[in-house]
Amino acid sequence: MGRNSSCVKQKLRKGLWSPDEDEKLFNYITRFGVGCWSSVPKLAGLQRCGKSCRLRWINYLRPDLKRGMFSQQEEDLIISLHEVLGNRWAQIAVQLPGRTDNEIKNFWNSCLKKKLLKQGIDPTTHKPLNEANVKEEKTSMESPQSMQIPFSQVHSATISTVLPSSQGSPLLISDSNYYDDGRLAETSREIFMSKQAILDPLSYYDNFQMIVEQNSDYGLPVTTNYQTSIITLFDQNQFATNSNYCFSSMPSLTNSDRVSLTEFSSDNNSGSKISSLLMNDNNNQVKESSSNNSSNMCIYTSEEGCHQMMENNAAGFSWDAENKLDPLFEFNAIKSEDSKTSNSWEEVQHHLQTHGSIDFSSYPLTSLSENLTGTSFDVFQHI
DNA sequence: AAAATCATCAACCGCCAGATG
DNA sequence: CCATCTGGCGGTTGATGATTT
Repeated sequence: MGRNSSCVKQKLRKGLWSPDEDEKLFNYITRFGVGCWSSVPKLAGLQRCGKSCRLRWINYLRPDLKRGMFSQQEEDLIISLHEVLGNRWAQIAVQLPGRTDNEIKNFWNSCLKKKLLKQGIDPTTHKPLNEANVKEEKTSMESPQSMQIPFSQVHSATISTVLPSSQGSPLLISDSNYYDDGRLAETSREIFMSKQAILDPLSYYDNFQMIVEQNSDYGLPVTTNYQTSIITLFDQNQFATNSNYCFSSMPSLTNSDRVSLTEFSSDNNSGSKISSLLMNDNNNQVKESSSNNSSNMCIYTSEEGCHQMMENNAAGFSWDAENKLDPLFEFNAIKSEDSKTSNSWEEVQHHLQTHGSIDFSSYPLTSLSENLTGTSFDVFQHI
């Protein structure tokens, strides 16, 4: 039949998104929310196909995206999840709030694969290369790769993986969840494979700790090094998705005279709360800090924190020489984890406890387009 | 300094499944 | 049932910047 992409059919724009397009899409979605993607381009005034808009929003513009380097904990989790799920990037991404399937996929293909190979581990089977080669030859034609779930290593290492269940409680897969031959117990597999599994990082974390404690009480093998990794990770994810974080969301403000700092929180995965702190100054530090790839989401919740953020060169949208919009939001906590000046999670949590959030819905949004290339690019401008 | 190579990642492509008429 | 539309997914490509030769 020869399928033409919708973009080709309608002579729509393709390729990289311009700041103007980003602005239009961002404005539209923040005002009207995500609905029917096919109608978004028309309504938002974009010469793109709906698919392209969807992808752009999901992979780039969504305000809850983490950006920056993957932490060691995230890396470990991706590897362990990939071992169980294979290339089901979307399902892996569910376990890493703030990360997109595309991002994880790229990270896997560009880094993790090579890392495993260097360690002599087959990235497909997660088995030592020699063993994997022999077995792969035997079984390669027997079943689709996506259905091949390597268990031997999981089994022998007694690694437990936290899995979301449809009831909202995490399911801990430990040795007890496997049959003797290493296959997953059917219930566990069903739940794990279910697309309905929805992660609530907060309850996830709480429940995870509970289960870990229970398993410890019962003398069950809990986890190896993944335990701390996962706990830490959920700690971070909880931070990233459930609390009140101040993030900056503006371009580098080339002639900046105003910086809008936004406090964002999500409330039980439903409504978002965003408050804005307007810093009406001539803060050239922001400009200087955002020379390249430096658009970060700031994690501080207080004005003091915001100042600190400035001092840490951690904030700001960035526009490069070609006036290209750098990633709108970047989760600074991850990117700057090696920074001595970055706050610890505990400190940040303390900030969160001492500074309330303001209901986002009470703040009208103004157009992003008022002055895109220069001053006062306030994503959420508090009028 | 220039060319070649490598690494990264945003975006596209094509397939699939579910919804709808 | 069938055709069409739509959203979601994984694989792949190509542009770009960084690094090496």
